[in-house]
Amino acid sequence: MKIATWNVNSIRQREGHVRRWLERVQPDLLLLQEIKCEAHQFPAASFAELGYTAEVVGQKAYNGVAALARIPFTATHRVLPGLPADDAQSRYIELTVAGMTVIGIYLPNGNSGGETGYQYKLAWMDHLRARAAQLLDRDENLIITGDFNVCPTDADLSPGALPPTDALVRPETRAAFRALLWLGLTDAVRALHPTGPAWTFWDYQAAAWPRDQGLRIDHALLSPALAERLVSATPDRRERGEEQPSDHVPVVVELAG
DNA sequence: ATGACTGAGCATCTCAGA
Repeated sequence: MKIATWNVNSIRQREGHVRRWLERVQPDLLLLQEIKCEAHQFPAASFAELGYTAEVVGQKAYNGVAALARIPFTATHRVLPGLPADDAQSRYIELTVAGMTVIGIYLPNGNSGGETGYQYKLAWMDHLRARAAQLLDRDENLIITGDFNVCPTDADLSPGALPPTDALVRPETRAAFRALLWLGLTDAVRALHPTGPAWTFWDYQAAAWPRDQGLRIDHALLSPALAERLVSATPDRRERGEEQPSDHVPVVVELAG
């Protein structure tokens, strides 16, 4: 079972990239973030040609998440439980697939909108923790994956890449991420690569890619039974070197069985 | 060496991203 996450920074700009990547990597399930379009603009037919069914939670211009799967699945939630049902930001998708609950997220960045914007990020993280706790209490197999917009530790950003006041590294942000982990979730990439860089994002600016100045902000968190099945978890750096790439690369998690 | 990104949208600039 191969499950991946990828912030594509516009699916309309990256349709070809995603198609080529699906053919090369052959994941069973791919969660997408920042599709930056409404559902009717999502190139679902293009991915159907490759055997993937799409579920899209879109909006105009910003945000937007989706799932592509070549195995049967059901979308159960399109808004993070705890937020108003009419919340304007499309950042959450929850699926039932292969005996698992899979949550795909595009967690708010938190650097725009001043203190209000940052508080929205923290509230979002608190609702996510509550949802995860609820599912774990039911003993469900759970994976939460996506763009968390969190560098969990200082090992997860290149030195000087962000000021300590940045919403991706602020102490409250990291505390909220740890609260998620303390529910009993396993950070898949760090479980297998405990030290050293494992960047998933390189800024378009300041030659971040050629200098390999990145961040680790795209994650996959596994419930205990799924962590027992963990085989590999790796950012696919190769994608950042393609023409007109996203600023994020896919993270691929392989589970036994 | 005095450099400088990308995408969307009621667009030739602004907002957001991280």
